[in-house]
Amino acid sequence: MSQVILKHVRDFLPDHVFDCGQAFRWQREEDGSYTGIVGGRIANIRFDQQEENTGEGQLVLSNVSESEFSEFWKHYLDLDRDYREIQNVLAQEDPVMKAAIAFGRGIRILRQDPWETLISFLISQNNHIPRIRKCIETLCECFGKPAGTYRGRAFYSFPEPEALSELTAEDLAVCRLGYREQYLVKAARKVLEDGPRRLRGMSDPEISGEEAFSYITEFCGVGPKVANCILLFSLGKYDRFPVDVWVKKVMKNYYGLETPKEIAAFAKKKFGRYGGFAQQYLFYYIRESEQE
DNA sequence: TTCCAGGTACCCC
DNA sequence: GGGGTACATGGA
Repeated sequence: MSQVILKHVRDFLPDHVFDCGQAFRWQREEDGSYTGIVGGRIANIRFDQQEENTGEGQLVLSNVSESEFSEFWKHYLDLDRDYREIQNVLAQEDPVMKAAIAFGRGIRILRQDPWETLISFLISQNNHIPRIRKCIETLCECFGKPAGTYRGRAFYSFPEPEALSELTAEDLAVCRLGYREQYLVKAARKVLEDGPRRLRGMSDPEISGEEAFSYITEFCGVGPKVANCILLFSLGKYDRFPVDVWVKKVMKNYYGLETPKEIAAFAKKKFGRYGGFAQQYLFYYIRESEQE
């Protein structure tokens, strides 16, 4: 079994990275590692903390070759980014962020595939996280391709636009998507009509967050919240600040902000280009602290 | 049973 | 442009 070991890794805790609501296909193993499939590649990821003070440790990627790591996983896991720097800037003169970061310091924003993120967050609306995961797994089992087995389990790739574009309501009924099922088929058709490169191209740094936002919200079923998640989690627009029920709650409880307008203005002013990271720390903070 | 979830489309004014 | 409401589903 191929394996890649990275020493002296900081700010990477699998529980924080894979269970902070940004990705839905990583499964926690009994040993605390996570197994997932991304772009048809199956990997298991573990972190062994070695230094108490700095939180430094080694990251172990199993079922991953050196070339797969350097060509794919390194980028996906955002390993080149200095999260300590981001934390320092955000925590400055903000006791709330300071607490949130202390709580979720191992968070990283994964660089996910735009198509998969679009579909996943279409499913996420007005839905519970465990159900979102279930819907997505069924979708992959039924319409993705077999990608092999790991630890005795079969894995399936995320279905391509072509596979979803021709499905009927009857085909999709097994996924229990409810009223969201039409959004998936429409999205698949739009991606094919526009050319798949159009969506992917939104990750170009030359394209502003506003421009990408206006394109992504053309998809039926994509409003401001879902659009900002797609921008943040798959298109590299790190200043976006998605506001959902949890973020609303944290902004009201800790900052006294009520309306979406107030929240957006505050996030822009206070968190700026690191808005997306701030949002992830706050989301994880409020959600974990309320899940008794 | 009723409430709720990483909200949005649609309608009304 | 703001303010309601329906929407499928299943877990708590």
